[in-house]
Amino acid sequence: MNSELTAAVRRFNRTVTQRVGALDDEYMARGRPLAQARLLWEIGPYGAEVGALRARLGLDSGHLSRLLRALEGDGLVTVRPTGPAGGDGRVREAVLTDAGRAEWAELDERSDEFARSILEPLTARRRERLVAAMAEVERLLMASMVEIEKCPPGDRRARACVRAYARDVARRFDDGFDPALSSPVHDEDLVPPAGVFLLATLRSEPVGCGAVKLHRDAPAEIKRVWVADTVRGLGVGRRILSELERHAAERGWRTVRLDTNRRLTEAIAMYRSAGYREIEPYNTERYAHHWFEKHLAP
Amino acid sequence: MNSELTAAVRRFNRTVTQRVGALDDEYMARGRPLAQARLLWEIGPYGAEVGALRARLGLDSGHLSRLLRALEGDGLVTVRPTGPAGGDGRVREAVLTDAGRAEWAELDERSDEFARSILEPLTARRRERLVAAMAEVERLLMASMVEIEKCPPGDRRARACVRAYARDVARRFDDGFDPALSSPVHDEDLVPPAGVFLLATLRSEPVGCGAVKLHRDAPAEIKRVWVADTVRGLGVGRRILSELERHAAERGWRTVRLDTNRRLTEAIAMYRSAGYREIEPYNTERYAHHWFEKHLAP
DNA sequence: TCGAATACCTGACTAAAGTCAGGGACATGA
DNA sequence: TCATGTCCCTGACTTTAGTCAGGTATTCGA
Repeated sequence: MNSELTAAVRRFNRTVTQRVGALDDEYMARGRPLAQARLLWEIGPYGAEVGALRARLGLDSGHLSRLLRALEGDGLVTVRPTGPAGGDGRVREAVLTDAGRAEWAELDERSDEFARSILEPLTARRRERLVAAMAEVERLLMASMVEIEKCPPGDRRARACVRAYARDVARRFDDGFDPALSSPVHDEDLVPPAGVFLLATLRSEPVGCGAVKLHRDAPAEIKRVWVADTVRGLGVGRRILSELERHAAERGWRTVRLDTNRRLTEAIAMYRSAGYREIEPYNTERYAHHWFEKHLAP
Repeated sequence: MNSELTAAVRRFNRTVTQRVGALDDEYMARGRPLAQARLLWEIGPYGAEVGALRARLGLDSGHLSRLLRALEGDGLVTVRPTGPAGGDGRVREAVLTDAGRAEWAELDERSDEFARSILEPLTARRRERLVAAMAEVERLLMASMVEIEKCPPGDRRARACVRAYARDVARRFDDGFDPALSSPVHDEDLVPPAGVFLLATLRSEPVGCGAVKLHRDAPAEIKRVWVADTVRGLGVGRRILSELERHAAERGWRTVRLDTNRRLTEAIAMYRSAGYREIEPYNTERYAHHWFEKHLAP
């Protein structure tokens, strides 16, 4: 990789952590231990499950527990079992009290004030330019935070993606989408060695998926490539696709193919630009209008 | 201020502190206390004075001293009086040992690796875009970090600015610049109530200056507006100028004027766009070709 | 030359962060 | 229904960070 690029990133990191990182903490703290302030902020006005907080803040279970006790002691937070009905009785939920909500609002205000303090010394034009550049950085940084990894297709987050995929295409296809009419995909075909299911996550939230079926004595078949709106246009689909191809190639397949609906125009464009070429139908999928194929380098 | 702008800044802060802030620390630490790692990094391959380190890292004198002892104990650093000859005998300097330099190189390598890990998931085009946007953010953030404050003209940093100013104009004027031939400016004219000297600093390093003399029974006179190359084009000159005008206006002056050299074209453009209009010569300054005046709102 | 100021240091703290071993309540699947 | 695992908790730590009051050597200015 070009060392000028990495040097630019390093300069950015340095300036930004100085300006944004350090000061942000100060604005947050308000005479309270920083960890407590962060926790209070993270609980937010609608509350949050203790486990989720642990994951988001990356805290040790004991440490988090003690922080919650401290906030409870200050009357800012109450911790209670999640919804009396139904839910898992082990899981607990932290909710802000009225005082806690007031404190949270104060933090919110300070966060705004901090943002203003960054913009304030600039002229209106420079403000616009800064905000535009920040949005660009944020968006691309987000793209680079997306992680793609193998995942069992039965996983909760995998299921959520597949459901989102079905909802999406149902909305977009001319004649809706009834999974029962489409050729079925079975979980067992998407676990090695029969296939692979990939999950794309952003801060461990699912934001995309894709799968490949490694048919015996036939080209590998790519299925269910889906990307959430929030990260569309950031190259995540392309990355999933090339990961799937890599898996197929590593396991010895020399060709992959896939079918798709005429309404999925960006997907079709992506397949073409990724080196796929259109072929004759190789199946009778109810919702397919185009069939593509790509040869893989060994 | 527009709340859309502040909201964008807040989103940026959040994403960036998550991605850059937190991970940067991890990459730095290498199983060592973070403060030690940062200090080691800040000392750098050429060493640094203890006082400078204290200022840059914002550490308590006791704390820093202990951190230095710890690094010394690990054989990474030696602390010694600055240059045997001449220098201030109280000042000490921290220098990396061979082991320390090796460790520093390791941190440098990790910093690079971290930068690569940000760019790596992106396509070449997105990398270019990210780096360009980062450079823009960095530059404008830098602009917003510049602080402008009153400063005695005898201050070390003020002197440094005035020297830099003289060097600059000597290089740019057609016939060089000999301070002895220019109308002199005395320190005592630049301290209240006779006048004001302003210093612009970036991370407490001087990056610009400007002064105003409040002549009795005559318009106030602006002198020595200078901005370092590193922050030119960021609106610092304009900010200094309007601060100087504010000071004059607050003390009751209704007019400011100034003279300038024909070679300082950006400065002339700035004066015009800031509302100055050209007038007849009001002095016999050896190096002046243009004279400007501006009326101040009370 | 002598007092005040400066640069760095040590000792003696407190506060906060982080770690680890277990324990009780609940959930789950054989 | 019973072993096993999960979720959150407490207790008992260690490690870092950060503060404050002196103390020593040196420099600077009256």
